[in-house]
Amino acid sequence: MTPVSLRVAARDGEARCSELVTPHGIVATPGFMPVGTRGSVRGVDATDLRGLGAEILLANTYHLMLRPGADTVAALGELQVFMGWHGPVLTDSGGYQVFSLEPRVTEDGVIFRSTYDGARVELTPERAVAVQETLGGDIAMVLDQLVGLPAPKAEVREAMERTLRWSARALQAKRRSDRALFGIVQGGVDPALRAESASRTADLGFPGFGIGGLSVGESRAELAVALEAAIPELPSEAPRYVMGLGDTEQLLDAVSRGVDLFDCVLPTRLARHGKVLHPDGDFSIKLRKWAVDPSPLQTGCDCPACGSYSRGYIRHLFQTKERLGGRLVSLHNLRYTLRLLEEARAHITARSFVAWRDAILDRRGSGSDRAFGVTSD
RNA sequence: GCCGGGAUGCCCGAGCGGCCAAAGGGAGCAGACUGUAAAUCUGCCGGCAAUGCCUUCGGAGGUUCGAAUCCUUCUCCCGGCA
Repeated sequence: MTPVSLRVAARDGEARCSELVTPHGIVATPGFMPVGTRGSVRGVDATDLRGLGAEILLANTYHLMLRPGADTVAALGELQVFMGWHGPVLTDSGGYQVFSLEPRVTEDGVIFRSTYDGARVELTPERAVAVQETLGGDIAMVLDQLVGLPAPKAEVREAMERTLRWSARALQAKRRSDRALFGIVQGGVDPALRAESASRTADLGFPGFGIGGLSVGESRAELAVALEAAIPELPSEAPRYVMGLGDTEQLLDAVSRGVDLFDCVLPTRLARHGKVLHPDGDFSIKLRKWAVDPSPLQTGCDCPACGSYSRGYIRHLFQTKERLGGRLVSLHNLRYTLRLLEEARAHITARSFVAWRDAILDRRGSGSDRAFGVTSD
């Protein structure tokens, strides 16, 4: 019996609504994981997250192995207890840091210079699994290699092949039977490579799949091509997790194609930068025009920020660089994103997903450049 | 009243004879941000018919080829002494 499985409850076209069963609880999908890289979703604590409707969080292997160290996390009760969250957690392998920190990549693994003290840090596919098993997250990801786009096909292919080899090694290194390890599909935006990567990753026998290497510079249409090529190659009973996607349009595109799980730093990072997610189009709370505006960030929003504070007040917090400003907008943006997926689930169940989605895209003014059907029709 | 210091672009603040439309902040405006090296970064920020021209450095006058920068005087601020 695999420790993580998916129970599909409803379908509407390709979109599906399911329950993701994990050792620490059940997650309704399509679902969004707030990102708590270092064991903390910046400015938002576990109680807040539960209140916002989050059901699973993401944490990062690279950062946690350096600070405070995987053994320390284990000594403090593993990630779920360490973070005071007590619910499902997925750990990213450090693969994203292979992209963002530009370490030296060899066939064996990657060699980083620690972002904390400059020390040499080596991460291999085996060590990434071991560290993640120590951290104790419900779902671990294989160490992978992604390339920024656009990139030469040979480079995309090389990273994809390496990811495949590393994935096989990661499976060999797996020890804990009470935790799941997901594979990761690469292949850039070339449909043939994507399909091949998906099919060969599926053949390795993972219980779930990340679709990675996206939102790294490609267009919305290219993203659609990549998803369209990869998804049919993956076993339908396995969870599909598109790594790193988080804006409204991308989320809705991917849900339409049958993606179950997402994570993204965008809601919280944009929040700290003063950008508010809104159904009519995102906006900056820092503008002078909000100075004496008594309305909430979003009328009718059920988040704590919208329940108690005006745009004028939150703008003031940004003006004066009070940390509370970033926190309040984070609460709102996270709730906005989580609620978007809650509504998606409800509409999939009611089989009204497409009309609902199109109404949202039209309202935001993003309906016209929608990517649906770009390659399939 | 006397002595000293000061008044610079929306605000704060450098500059102290030409390289000054004037450093640097802030504010403002625009953009970026997607498995978090990001509470960060980038651009614009006097006006215009604009490889140049015009107005600007408290007011007025002067010295000089040339003044935000030197001199005189006025106004107002800030210390100190009466």
